[in-house]
Amino acid sequence: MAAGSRQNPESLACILAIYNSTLKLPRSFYERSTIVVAKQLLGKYLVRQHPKGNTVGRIVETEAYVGPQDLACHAAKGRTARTEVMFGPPGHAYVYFIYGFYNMLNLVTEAKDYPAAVLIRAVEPVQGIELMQNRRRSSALRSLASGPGKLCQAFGIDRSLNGADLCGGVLFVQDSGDPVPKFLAKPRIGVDYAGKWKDKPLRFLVRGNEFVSKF
DNA sequence: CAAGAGATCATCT
DNA sequence: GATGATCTCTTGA
Repeated sequence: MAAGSRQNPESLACILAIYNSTLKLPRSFYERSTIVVAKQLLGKYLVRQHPKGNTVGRIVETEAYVGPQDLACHAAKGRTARTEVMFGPPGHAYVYFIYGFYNMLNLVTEAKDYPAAVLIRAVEPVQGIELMQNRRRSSALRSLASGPGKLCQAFGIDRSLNGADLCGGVLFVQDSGDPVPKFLAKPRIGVDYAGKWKDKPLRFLVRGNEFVSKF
């Protein structure tokens, strides 16, 4: 249990901005090129509303899974029960379970019937830090949500949110009002099986940010 | 610090 | 029956 003192006071201005619903990204944001969406998500706020408290993080790392031709994209294996959500309309969550332990959060992009999504790989904790620490059983800020599995654990995201509408009130992304930060593009992580697709620079990370999964 | 193994299960062959 | 869009811990230099 973290010591009773609050180590990271959350500014009122920040909280007010976060709950201004006019800043919630509309569906049209997601209904675009997956690569554009993956880049534009950097610096924006991922918000998870939960009875135990809300958690908010600034997105600092994403990966684009660009369609059925992308051998690293689950949709390359066709339309199945698992990939169904990716074939649906944009602006919904695609959450899947992997390695027997971890959930991965993706945001569905592009037009309906075109299967593509952005994997959210890391966020910088902004609000609800104590709740994240409890869920993660760890107090180290830098590793609270610096990876797709850790992020889902910190935010309490599991497959019950698969298919959730990002234009609803439970899970969504808010604009920060700031320009997209400077970022790097690198090959995606953990997709060595994907042939010529494995080296494409479809992983985007905020330059110099210490909350990414890998530098 | 880098590398490797183990944990554990939904999904598809 | 195999494998994976991961994480953590252990080992050894």
